[in-house]
Amino acid sequence: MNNKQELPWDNPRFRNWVAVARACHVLERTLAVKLAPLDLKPAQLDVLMNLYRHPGMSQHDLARKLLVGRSNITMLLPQLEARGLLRREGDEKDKRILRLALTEAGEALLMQALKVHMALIEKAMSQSTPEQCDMIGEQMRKIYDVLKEA
Amino acid sequence: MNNKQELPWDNPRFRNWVAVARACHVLERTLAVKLAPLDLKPAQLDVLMNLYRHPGMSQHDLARKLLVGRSNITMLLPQLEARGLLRREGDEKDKRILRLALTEAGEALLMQALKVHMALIEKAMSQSTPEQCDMIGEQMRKIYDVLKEA
DNA sequence: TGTTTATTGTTCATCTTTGAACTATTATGT
DNA sequence: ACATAATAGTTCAAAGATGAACAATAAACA
Repeated sequence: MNNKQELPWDNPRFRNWVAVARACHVLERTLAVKLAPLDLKPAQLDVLMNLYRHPGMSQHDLARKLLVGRSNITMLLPQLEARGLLRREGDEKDKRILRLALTEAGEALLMQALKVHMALIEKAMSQSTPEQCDMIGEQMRKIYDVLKEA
Repeated sequence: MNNKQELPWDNPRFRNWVAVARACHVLERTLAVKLAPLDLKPAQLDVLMNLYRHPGMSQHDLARKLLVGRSNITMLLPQLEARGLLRREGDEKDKRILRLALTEAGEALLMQALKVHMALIEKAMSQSTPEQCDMIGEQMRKIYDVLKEA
């Protein structure tokens, strides 16, 4: 029997997902290069972005948002804290929890980094019409929802 | 002045790309978990897939395909070679080049891994119509083309 | 031919990420 | 109240990825 017909590469869903993964990979790499002048890595930018949007969040919450382990956060934060980009304050009621927030310097650096990030995403997504762009986002959010509980 | 209006999160392109990145991330993590029983990691699966489709390719070519450095390939291959999953043979004409190819065992393991990978992608992409799926792939290939020369 | 430049793959030091084990603290259940 | 579970964060060792420097080989060119 010829099983070539069932190879994934003949499957549109497979081929198209591979394209998604490749686009993600190359954008991430490019972002790393463009952020280098700010002495910031993509993972660190993710931290700053989340703290900006959700000030007072705990390390545990941050880890879940970023889809990484808690120990990763533990290793990541001291660098940023030492640079004066964020604060860690113990929660009053629950002494286990550290509440995180950006400093002014952190916010300022974030704004610079967002310009870089935004420019890159503009360059990438400007290839699509607004309708296509929204549809892509919609489908990706569905994928995230389906997989995060798997 | 209120610069909140210019925040990236208000920009559809930004929000939608973030969704793409998150979907990619969670699918990659899920794949790693599902591949664990085969003692295979996503990066190793990528190697096997590329060697299956392009037997005889060099390490340099493989690195470019995978968007990683050559040294990464050097670190990755010995594990797979030791497991008898692939062969490395010096090129006759150009003694710098090592030609790579899967063994039968490598091909067999790849087929098992592809079932896992395929099932996961099916689960993710089955949320979209074939037209949506193709459009997503098309846009992502455009993004890749634009960024890889940046 | 002989010299210079490019390319392939490796080595190595460094940085990141990960998961398991651990401490401290809080929640749960009897 | 007390013992047990669960949770937040840390530590640490192991694995992965990266890029610069290097050796061997090939290509370009005078």
